[in-house]
Amino acid sequence: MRLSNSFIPTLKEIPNEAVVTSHRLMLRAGMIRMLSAGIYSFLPLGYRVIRKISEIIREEMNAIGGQEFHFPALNPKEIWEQTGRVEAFGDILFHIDNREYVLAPTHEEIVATTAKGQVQSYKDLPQIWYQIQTKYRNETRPRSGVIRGRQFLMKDAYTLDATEEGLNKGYMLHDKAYRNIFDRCNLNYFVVGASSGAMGGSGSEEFMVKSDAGEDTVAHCTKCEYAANLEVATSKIEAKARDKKSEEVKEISTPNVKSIDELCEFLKIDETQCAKSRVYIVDEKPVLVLMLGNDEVNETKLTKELGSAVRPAHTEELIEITGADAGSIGPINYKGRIIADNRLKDANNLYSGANKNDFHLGGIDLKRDVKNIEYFDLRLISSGEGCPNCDNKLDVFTAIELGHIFKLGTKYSEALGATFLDEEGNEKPIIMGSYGIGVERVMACYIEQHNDENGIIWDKNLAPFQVHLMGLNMKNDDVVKTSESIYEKLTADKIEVLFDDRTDAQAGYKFKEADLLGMPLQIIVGNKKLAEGKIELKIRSTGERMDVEIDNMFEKVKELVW
RNA sequence: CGGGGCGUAGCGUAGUCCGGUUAUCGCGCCUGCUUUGGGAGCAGGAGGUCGCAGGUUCGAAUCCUGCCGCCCCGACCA
Repeated sequence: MRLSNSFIPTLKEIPNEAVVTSHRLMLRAGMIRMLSAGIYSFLPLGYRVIRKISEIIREEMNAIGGQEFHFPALNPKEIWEQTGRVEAFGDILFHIDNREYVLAPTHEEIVATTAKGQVQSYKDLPQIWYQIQTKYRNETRPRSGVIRGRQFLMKDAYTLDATEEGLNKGYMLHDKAYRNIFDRCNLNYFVVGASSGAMGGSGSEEFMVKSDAGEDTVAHCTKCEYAANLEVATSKIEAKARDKKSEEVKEISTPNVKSIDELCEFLKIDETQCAKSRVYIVDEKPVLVLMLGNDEVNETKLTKELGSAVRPAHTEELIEITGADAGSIGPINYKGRIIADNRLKDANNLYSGANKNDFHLGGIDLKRDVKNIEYFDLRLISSGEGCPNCDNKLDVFTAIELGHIFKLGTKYSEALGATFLDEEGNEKPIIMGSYGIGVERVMACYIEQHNDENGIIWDKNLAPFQVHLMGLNMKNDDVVKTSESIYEKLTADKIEVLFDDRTDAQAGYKFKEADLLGMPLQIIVGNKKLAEGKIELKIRSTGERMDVEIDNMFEKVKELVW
């Protein structure tokens, strides 16, 4: 493709609406333009990358027996009502306002509907169906460019099986295919496993990429592959040891002491001698939650243990419930349910609030003084703590979810009547799995991971073009003749070449733009080196340059490109 | 949906507090000449309902009211 008549509108300056690296670079490299919040046009250069990624996905999906479909994005609302998902999605679901249709945010319903009546016997199973299609979600807050949009391309796949074993097999095939896909896209990713996922169902894995632009916070051990959403992550951390001798409870005047740090400072004690109190409201009743020292409450874990939604008590409620304000609450003389983090199990000689402003109690023995206390893992872990599975340390960071594989079960097939007859002639709901990949996210994550101050650094698998050919001075006949012949020969050899044949661009401009667009190999034809019979090659990723004889060039290019 | 910020030419911006000639500058764009190894130089030029709608005023980019859009933080996220 010739730059002289291509639509690749690059930008020298960064548009101020873009803050994350991939978004800035996609805009600057002329790959995308925003139409509205969370809605982007893909321009030719960007769409070539989307096609490269899609092709890798197709190859790997076909390799596990997937069949490509194209399901409608416009769906009758009635189908979505049958599975209760009009309500479940709520405002996220786009509704059409002049007909009873919705725009599909995912396709479980349509897959089940398609299978209904067509898949009749266990002999028709298993099936792997997939598509690469635009999904619509009315996100309340689109962000980070293409990473969270209101419409986006998703590869969604569905397995249809007669048995649990079949489902497990299909699930494992997808796990393997996804690893192949992300490996081929040269992404540095990790997998958050089933046991630690926050999703329901019988099993799921999330494929994640570490990124500041991420929306999930995860704990990850680089040594042993332990990875978990922070909401459910655990770590190896010592509980408070019980002292041999329990002291008597004593009241201490602590004027203006509110935080654990202030208490430790005031009493010259360590934070591990303190029990921090938080009051939550669960089913309209207060629950006192005790944490060791400055440990934070993990509200997801708390919700899970208590079985229903929790919220911190309001400031006004605290006084009413405990008789004290936030800095002076504690377990002694507290009327109501008391639970504590495992780190506090049977601890004694603790300091905590006295339920009386400006007073704390020392010498608290949870075993002796707090009857009916219950212990759970309620702690929010933090970076640097020990991995629960090995001796390494955990790293806590934000990440982007690239893909998700999920054992669905029979929820949708039951709701929509997608059944089959088994070997005994019994009618059974088809067992389903669903598997998604965010195509634009693959692109954005790749760019997040492969760039420098000059621009994008494409790997050959995803690069829009393999070669960026530059004729430096296109008013010089030798340069024109040589670069044109290189362009023709490489194109004839099926190498994808972006040819900067512009007559009006300066050398420096062409170099800057080539680095910004980031093709793996640059071929530079300039009259100075041409006079010595040489062409310059530059490898974008390393910056390495080499001068080669024109005659040897094609061989060298092929070596570098393949 | 709560909090904050922003909206002036394709992009980046000055001016807004404290109303007053023809709305500033850089990049980009067009024409001509010169230039051609790291986003060129000179000369000339085009391009704006100052987000939209009302209002105040002799006069509004500037003040007031309402709305819209975009970004960030939070909530939410099958």
